[in-house]
Amino acid sequence: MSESKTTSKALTSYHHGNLKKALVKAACETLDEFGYEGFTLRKCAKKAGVSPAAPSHHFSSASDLMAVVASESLTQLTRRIKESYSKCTGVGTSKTRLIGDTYLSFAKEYPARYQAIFGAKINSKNEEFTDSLKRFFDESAQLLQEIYPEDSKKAIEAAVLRMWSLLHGFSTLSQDGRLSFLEKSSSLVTDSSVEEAFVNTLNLERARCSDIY
Amino acid sequence: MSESKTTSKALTSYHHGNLKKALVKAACETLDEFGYEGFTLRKCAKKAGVSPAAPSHHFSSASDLMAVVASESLTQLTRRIKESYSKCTGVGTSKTRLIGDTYLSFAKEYPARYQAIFGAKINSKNEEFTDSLKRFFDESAQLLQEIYPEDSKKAIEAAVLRMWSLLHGFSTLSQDGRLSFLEKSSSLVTDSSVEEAFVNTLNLERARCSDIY
DNA sequence: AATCAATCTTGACAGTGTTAAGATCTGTGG
DNA sequence: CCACAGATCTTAACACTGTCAAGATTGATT
Repeated sequence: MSESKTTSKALTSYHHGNLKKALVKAACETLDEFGYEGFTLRKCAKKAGVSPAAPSHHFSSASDLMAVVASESLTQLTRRIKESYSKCTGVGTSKTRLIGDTYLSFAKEYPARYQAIFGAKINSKNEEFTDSLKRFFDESAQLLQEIYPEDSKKAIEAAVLRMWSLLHGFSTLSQDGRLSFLEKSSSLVTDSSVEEAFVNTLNLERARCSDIY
Repeated sequence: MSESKTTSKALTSYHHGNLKKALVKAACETLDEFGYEGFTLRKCAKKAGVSPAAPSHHFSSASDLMAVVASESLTQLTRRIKESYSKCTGVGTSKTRLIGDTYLSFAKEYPARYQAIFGAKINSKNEEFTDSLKRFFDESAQLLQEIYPEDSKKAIEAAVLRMWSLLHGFSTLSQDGRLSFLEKSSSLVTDSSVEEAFVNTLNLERARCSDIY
C-alpha cells in the first residue's frame, strides 16, 4: 500500500484517493490564478482531474468548498499576525501598527483569498469558517489585551472591532478600485501612495483620528 | 404627440420609447427585490418588458447598467449626508457623528444598492460612476472642512479616507454576516446591539480610538 | 414616399451550479 | 476467498446566466 492514500492512486484508479483535500488545494490555486470573480467549481474540478459533479460528494455546494478555503486563509492570516507581533520589540502604538501592516500586507499579497474570506460567494454559516473567524477575533483581542493590559475586555473587543473595520474598509475600497481616483488628483499622494498616506495619517493625526466619528 | 416620449408607447409599440431610463428603474427594483447576489440582467429586462438582448443597445454590458444604478445610489447617499448635516445644530464631533449615522443608515436601509456601489459586479471604470464617487469624496471633504476649518486640505482628505474606511468596513462586515458571532458571545452586546456598541465606543473611547493603529 | 438608422426580437452559444442515474472501486461480513 | 454493500466518481441533463449575430420593426430624415 505504501503511499496509496495521498497521490499515486490518482494516476490509475477510478477513485481519486483523497479528493476532498485535493479539491481544497485546487480551489486555492484556482483562486490565485483566476481571481475571486473568476473562481468556479468546474475549474476546481478540472484542476483536480475529476468531473464537474465529483465535488458534490465532498462538499454540499460550491460555497461550502469556498468556505473551507476561506477558513484556511483566515487561519493563515491569524498566524501571520501573531508571528509578526511576537517578533516585534516596540511598545504600544508601534505594535498595533505592525498588526495593521501585516493585515494590509496579507490583503495585498493574496487579494483573491482575502476576498474569499469576506465575500458573499462563501457559505458564511459554515462551521469550519465561523470557527476560524472567532479565533481570528479572539486572538486579535488577546494581542491588544497584552498591549493594553489595563483595559477592560469590552474596551478591548471594541478596539478590535474598530481596528478590523478600519483595515477591512481600506483594504476593500483599495482592492475594488474605489480609491483609484485619489491617485490622480488628491493631495494625499503628493509624496507617497494612497496606502502610505492612509497608514501614515493614522499615526500623524492621532488626535484628529479620534474625531473622525 | 403629447406624452409619447415617456411611458404610453410601451403599451402598444414595438419600440419602448425610453428603455434606457426604464431599465435603470427596473434594475433598482430588481436589486431591492432579489438582493445584490440575485441581480441579473435578464430579470431587469423582463421587469422592463423587453427581451434579454434589448439592454445591449443601451448599455455595453450588465456591469455598465449596474454602474449607473450604483452611481445614482451613491449620489443619493451623498445628498442624504449633506441634508442631515445641514439640519444639524451641534458642533464638532456631534456633526461627524451625524454623518456617520447617516452613512450607516443608508447601508442598512438599502443593502443591495450599497453592495452595488462597492461590489465587483459593476464596471468601476464607468465614467458616470467615477464622477459620483469623486463627488461623494469631495463633498464629504467639504463638510469636514467646515467642521474643522483650521485643518489643511491634506489633513481633511486623510480624515475622510479614515472615516470612510471605518464606516465602510463596519457596514460590509456587518452586512456580510462576519460579525454575527459577536451577537452570541461577545461582551460588546451585553446591553445593546453590535452596531450600537461600535458607534458608541467610537465616542466613548476617543483617546484609545487614536491608538487602534 | 422611400430610405436609413435606431431599436427591439429571435435564436444561438459557451458558460455556470446542481441533480439523478448509472458505473466503478474498496472494504467488510460470511 | 468472495459476494455484496456502500463510498466514490462519471455521464447526461436541467435551468440558469451574459452576450452576440441576424433579422424584424419602427421613427425620422430627405
